[in-house]
Parts: sequence; structure tokens; C-alpha cells
Amino acid sequence: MAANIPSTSSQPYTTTFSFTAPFPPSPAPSAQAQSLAKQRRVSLALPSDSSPRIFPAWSFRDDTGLGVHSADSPQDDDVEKKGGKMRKIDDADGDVHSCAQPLLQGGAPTNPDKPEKKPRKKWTMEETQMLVSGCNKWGVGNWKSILNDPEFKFDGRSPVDLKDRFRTYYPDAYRQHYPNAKTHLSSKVRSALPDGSSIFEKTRSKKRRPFTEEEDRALKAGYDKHGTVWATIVKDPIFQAQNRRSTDLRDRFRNAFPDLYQAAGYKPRNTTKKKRDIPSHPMRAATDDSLASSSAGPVRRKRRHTDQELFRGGTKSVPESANVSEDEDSSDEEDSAAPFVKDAPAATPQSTHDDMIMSPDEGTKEIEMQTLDSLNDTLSIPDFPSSSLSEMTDSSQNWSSGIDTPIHSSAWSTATNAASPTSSHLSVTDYFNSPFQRRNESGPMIGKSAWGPQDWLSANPRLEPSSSSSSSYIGNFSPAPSSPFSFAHLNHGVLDRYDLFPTSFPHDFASEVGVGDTHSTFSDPEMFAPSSFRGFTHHSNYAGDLIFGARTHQPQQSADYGPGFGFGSAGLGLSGIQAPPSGNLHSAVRTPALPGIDEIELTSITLDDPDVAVPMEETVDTAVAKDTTSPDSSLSLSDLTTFSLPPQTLEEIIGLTQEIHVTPPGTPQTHGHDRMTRMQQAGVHTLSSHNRSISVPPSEHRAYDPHAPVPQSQQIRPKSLVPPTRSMSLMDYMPLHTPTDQQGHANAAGTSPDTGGVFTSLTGSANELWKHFNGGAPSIPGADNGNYDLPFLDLHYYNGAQGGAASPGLATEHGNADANQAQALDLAQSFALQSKTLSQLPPTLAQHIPMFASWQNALSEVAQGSSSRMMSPHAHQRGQSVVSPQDLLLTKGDNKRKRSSWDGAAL
DNA sequence: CTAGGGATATTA
DNA sequence: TAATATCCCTAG
Repeated sequence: MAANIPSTSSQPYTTTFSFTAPFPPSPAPSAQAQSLAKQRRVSLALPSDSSPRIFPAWSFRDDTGLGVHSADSPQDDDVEKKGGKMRKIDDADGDVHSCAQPLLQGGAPTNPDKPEKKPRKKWTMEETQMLVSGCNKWGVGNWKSILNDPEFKFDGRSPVDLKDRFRTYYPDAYRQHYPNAKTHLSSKVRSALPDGSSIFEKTRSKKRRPFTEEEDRALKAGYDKHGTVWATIVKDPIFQAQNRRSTDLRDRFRNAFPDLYQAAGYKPRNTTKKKRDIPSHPMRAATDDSLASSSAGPVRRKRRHTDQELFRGGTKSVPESANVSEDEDSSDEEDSAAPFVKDAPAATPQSTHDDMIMSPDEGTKEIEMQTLDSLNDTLSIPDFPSSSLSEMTDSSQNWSSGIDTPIHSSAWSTATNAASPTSSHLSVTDYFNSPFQRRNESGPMIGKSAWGPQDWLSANPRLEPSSSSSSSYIGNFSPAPSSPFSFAHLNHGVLDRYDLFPTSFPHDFASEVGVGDTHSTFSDPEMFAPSSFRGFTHHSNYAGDLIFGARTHQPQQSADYGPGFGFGSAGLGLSGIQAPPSGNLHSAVRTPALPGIDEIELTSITLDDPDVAVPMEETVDTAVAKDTTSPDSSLSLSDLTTFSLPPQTLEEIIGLTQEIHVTPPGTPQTHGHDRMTRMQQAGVHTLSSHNRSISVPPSEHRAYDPHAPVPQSQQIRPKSLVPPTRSMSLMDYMPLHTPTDQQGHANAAGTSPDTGGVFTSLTGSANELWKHFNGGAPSIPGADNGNYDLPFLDLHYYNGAQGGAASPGLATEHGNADANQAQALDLAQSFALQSKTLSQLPPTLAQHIPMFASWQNALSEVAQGSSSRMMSPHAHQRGQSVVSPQDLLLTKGDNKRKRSSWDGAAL
């Protein structure tokens, strides 16, 4: 018994839940982030049992026995299993009583009273398993979330304990996730699956929570009562309980009541789902459901401080939004789609962008989008049926949220219609909670397969350095695990923190922005082969994120920041976007939808162009060839090309950029390694080393093949290559590169009257860019510095509209940026102009509407020529000042700073 | 709250 | 005593 409730008796103070106690008195943890659902962990102890979930367990041990044990009986744990040997302090009392015991010795300096140490309590396999599951659900590093998740029970463990356990038991994984750690390193490998992939992948937790019938009823009722004022409707407790956002309602409404939706003046989504509805989700159901139900509440947010902060903005009302990082905030990527299918008439996807994009075949796209998304999400998970997303609420654009009302003014056209893109979510993965299961399913079963769980528990011989492939990383410590998954988790997990973008964006932004959109934008529906995606999925996510992020930024930012794109104040455009109190609009204003930034962005950005595609493909190919690893992971070129490529490419590029440029300040190694390695594996080196070939990269994510030996990687692995990683966000880059000029803006404004024009121009520019990259266009990269990064970014951000400048601009850097900005502004203006409505609209409205407000501001700023904002982003980063790209490059070598790593990024 | 490093308790 | 597993502390 002992166990569970150790706290009670145990020591006076501690025990209980350790997590809280010990540490910082911190305020309620949950408050912000997590949501409700979980509350604090309940006492593990209590048998109330949190109801042990079923999750699959990964059985650590193999064998038989226990395996799953899901049951709870926490108690057992104590006893243990493990070796039987020790029990350290007796368990029994261990916990509790007498704490006295030995502990004291520690010297508890202070009083013997409280401060005694808590008795050592050995970790049981069950706990360990929970930890693993928790990491997969919440992400490595989200100890508290894991601890609080009723799904997992730990006996009196504190978050730190979880961390320590993770560190000690999965040193290999720890190193991957915590590249900065210099101590407590062990060579043991336990986190690798037979296939070399890591156990800890997943991370993302959110899942999609399909709307229930009740919700649909409430939605309908709300609509009847309040019209399309989703913000009002969402106040219904039922939605609150589900943590639905107003945008979620809109999205759902669109899917569930297409006719009404259309009647309301919104642009109807083609529901025609071309694609299949999607399979049932056998597996998912279980997981999802469970998750959904249970987890719904908690949103996990990771905090990846890193750069992201910059981005933060006020997206949502809540702090959560803050990071780009994850989830919910912004949208729901989290939720995975899941089940939605049932009711929704069509699970139609929602792509809003369709509107934006002018593309004729919206419907298709949508579908596509979904597919993509799912794929993306899936990424790691091969089998997975991709879920569709439609239902989920996707986006969540806060900004738009309230606002959506349909208005079709011509002016808004794009924007308006687009209003909110819904994007979706990416997270298919979520469904799979337990990595193990997943893996098992897909691949080798742990229990059965060659590798028994036991194997991994014990150090894996295979992994050992001796073996070339998989082991390689072990020895070196390179990233390792080959499987595509590995990457994935890297991203998600702690690493995320390191990676700004990837992590964060994917989730949050993507979702909000409408990753789906992105996809749609980029890809053609047909293009994708779902199957192919798998590996990349997550890449795509990133890509999407990136891309879209960029876009997002633009619009939003542009507005706020004005010409410069300064991310400065707001951080990401998101913030800016959201910034406008979402709430305002909705209720008061029913005005048509705000032009979602997304939309605009999309519009501007779309990669669709055939031209672009080509380049992308090329890129992809290379990348693929190089890195590919597992079949799954490997993408078909076409696929990538189709939708993901761009994104991926971008991502990597970005990532590269980031790393290169930014790194120094940030943590040293951090994900950088991973990336590096990947990159290298992928053959990407070029970037790092050169500047040039940015294009290549994409493949990387999956790069890890277990199989693929990556000689280089090993070599590389050492910090040397790319140092740090901490990337700054695009934003950061932007600022750097972008000149503050404003001049261009004005000019730009003139340039594109029409969004369409802009769009076109943008596209064109984008294409060019890609081409360059693909081509390895030397020019682009500009040997100079890391500028190349910019270019990519530029693509997104800038329009090429102005002209020729665009393409060159990319190469060039700053100068172009201005131009681009200008264009961006132009867009804004154009919108504004076009949409006279805006002007007509009450100021308040305008304010509400992110775009407008931002645009206006931007314009004004431009006029004024405030360049300052541009810098701001950097400012955000604390310690790190902006680093010049070159510097970064140079710096690579030293990564190390201790904690500093985060500094820069972090708060 | 978490990362990262240190200290101490256990084991081998 | 070396190696390891937990516990602890502290910076951010």
C-alpha cells in the first residue's frame, strides 16, 4: 500500500503531491495552461482511481507479465518489481511514516522537521510506463501535465521526479531532448524501439474532439438565437465545457449545417467530400475518445520559451496562446480529428482559404487539406488512418472568431470570405497516444517482435555503438533513432522548445492559421498521396506552419507593425491578429467576417503555382533521396512536392536559417543537433556549411533512418556543425533582414491595387524563390550571410507583387524585404481600399478586425516610417540579442552554455 | 514550472 | 568504491 497515498502519512509536508509542494510554491499550475480537465493530479494515491486508462502500455518489461498492468493498483507498484532487490527504504513506510529514517542524514540542513528528504522511492515499471505514455501524450518536458493527467498515476512523484526518471531511465532520449544537459548522462539506451525509433515521440496531445450531438444542438439553438455570433453562442456551458472556441463553433456549424451556414452569408464549404469520409478510426476511437473525453480540458501548452515568445501575442485571450507552440491556443490543432465524421454531414474540411484562394476547386482542396493534415499529423504514424479534420474546430483564430459574420462585401472578397480559415489541425498523431502502441501496430511489436520490451529495458545491445546504424547515435549521441518518428518526437518534445518554429508553429499557428489552408494552398488535393505523406507529415506541419506562419505574420504583423513587419511589439503577427480583442467583434459587430489574416496570407502566399511546384519537387527529391529513411518516412517526391514540400522546404530552410543565424544565443546544441544531423543526413549540409542549398533540406525530418547509416551525421553530430539552434522565429529573421525602410511601403502600396494582383505577384515571387533554391541558386543564399533564410521567409511574407524586385529581393535581403513589405502593406491597403467597407465601418469594427487595424496601423506606421518595431522582436529575446546571421554561423561551435541556452529564447 | 547540476542513498 | 537512482536545489 503504501503507495498511493504516501503523502498522507508520509511526511508531513511533502508527500502529498509532491509536485506542488516541493517546488516552487508556484501558484496553481494549472491555471493557465492546462485546462481544466485535469486539475491537479489527484492524489494518485487515491484509489479513486483515476481510472486507469487503458492505454496500451508499452510494456516495459516485457514479458509477460505485467505488461500492461494497467490496472491500477497502484499499490502494487511499490512493491515492485524491479529487482526486488531493494526497496530502499521500505516501501511501506517509505512513504509515509517515518519518514524520518535515514533521510535526515542528508543533512537536511534545515530543520529536521519538515525538510527531511523524502524517502527514496524506487520507480516502478508501471510508473515508468506511465511516464512514457505521459511523455507521448503531453510531450517530454511537460512533467506537470503528465503528472496531472489522471490518465497517469505516479506514486507521489513530483514533476521533477518525472524528469529525473526520464533522465535516468532513458538517458538516450534525455540526451536527445535535452542536448544541453551535461550531467547525468548515461549511455544506456532504453528509449529506442527496436526499429530505432524513440519511444517518446508524440508529444502532442490535443486531439480533436468531435462535436457531440448535444453540442450540435446547442450550436443550432445558439444560431437560432444569436445568429452567427459564435462568440455568444460559445458561451453556452456546453461549449465551455468542451473548451470550444467560437471559431470552433463556426467551423462546426459550417460542417454540420452547411445550408444554414451558407444562408448566413458565409461561403459554403464544399462539402462534397470528395474524399472518402474516412474510415472509421478504429484505433483512434479508443484513444481518441478517451483522450477526448478525458483530456479535453487540458490543453497542453508547452512552453517553449525559446523564440517563440516573440510570437506570442495575445492571441487568445489567454496566455496560452502565447507560444506558438502549441496547441490549443491557437487552434486546435490538437484535437485531432477523429470521429467527427459521424455527424458531420460531411466531414468536410473546412478550408477557408479556398475562398481566399481563388482557386476554383475549393472543395477539392478542402478535402485535400484534410488529407494532408491528417497525413501530417500522422507523420509518424504510418498506419493511421488519417483523420479528417473537418470537424474539429479548427482554427481558432481568435481574431476572427467573433467576427465571422458573413458579409460578402466584394471588397473583402478574399479576406472576407476567407474569414476564417479553418484549418485544421494537424494532429493526427494525437490519436495515438501511446507511442508504443502505435509503434507496435505499425511496426515491430515490442512485446513480440524481435525486440522484447525487455530488450529495451536493458541496454540494447543492438543499439550499442557497435552496430552501425541505429547504434550510431548512441555512441555519438546523435539523434539517432532512425525512424521518422524520431524526428517527430524531437520536435514535439522538449526539443520543441528549442525549435521555435517547428514546434510551436505547427501546432498553434498552423492550426489557427489554418494549416489546412496551407496545405490546400500548396497542394492540390489530388496531389497528395496520403500514404506517401506519412513520414513527412510532421514536416509538412512545420512547413505549413512556417509558411503559414509567415503569412500569418505578414498580414497580421503588417498591420500592426506596419511596414517593417516588425514583429516587434506583438511578436508574431498572431498576436497582432488576435490582439484585437476577439470578443469585441463578435458580439457587437456582426460584420462580416474579418478577413482572416489567414485568408489574406494564403492568398498572397499560395504556392500553388505550378511553377512553384516544380521547384519544390526538385527540392524534395534531393532531400528525399538523401535522407529518407524508412519507407514511411520517405516521401514520394510528388507528395512532398505537392503539398508539403514547400512547407517542408521552407521549414527546413527556416530551420536552417534559424539555426544558423540565430543559434548562438540560444541553446547551444539543442535541437540544432538534431537538425544538423538530419540535415546532414539528408545531405543538407549545404546549408549549414554553405548557404546555398537551402532547398535540399526537407527530407530531413524523417531522416533518421535507423537503417540509413549516416556516416556524416555522426561526424557532424558533435556540435560542430551547427551550433545552436535556438532559432529565432521567422520573425526574428525578418526583422534582421528587413530593412526598416518604409519607403518601399509607400511605393508598394501603389503597386497592387488588387489583391489578386498581389497574389499573383506573390506567387510568382515565391516561385522564383523556390526555383532559386532548388536550383541551388547560388545567388539566393547570398553567400554573405544567412540571408538566404530571409528569402524564404520573404516569400511568404512578401509579395512579389512589386515586382521583379521580389525575387531578387530574396536573394538580396533587406532591400527586398522592404519592397516586400511594401507589398504586404499594399495588400493591406488594397484590401482596405477595396473594401471601402472598412472605411465605412465604424472604427471600432475596424479595430476589431485585425487586419484592418493592423493594416491601418501599419500603414500609418509606414507613413511615419517607424522602423523600430522591427527590432522589437529581437528585443524579446532576452539574453540573446539579435545575432547577426554570420555570427551565428560562426558561433556554431560553442554551444554550450549551461542554462543559458534557453535564455535567449526564453522568457 | 522546468532544465540542469549537485548531493546523497543504494547497489553492485 | 564505482555506478546508479533519487532527491534536491537553483536559475530562469
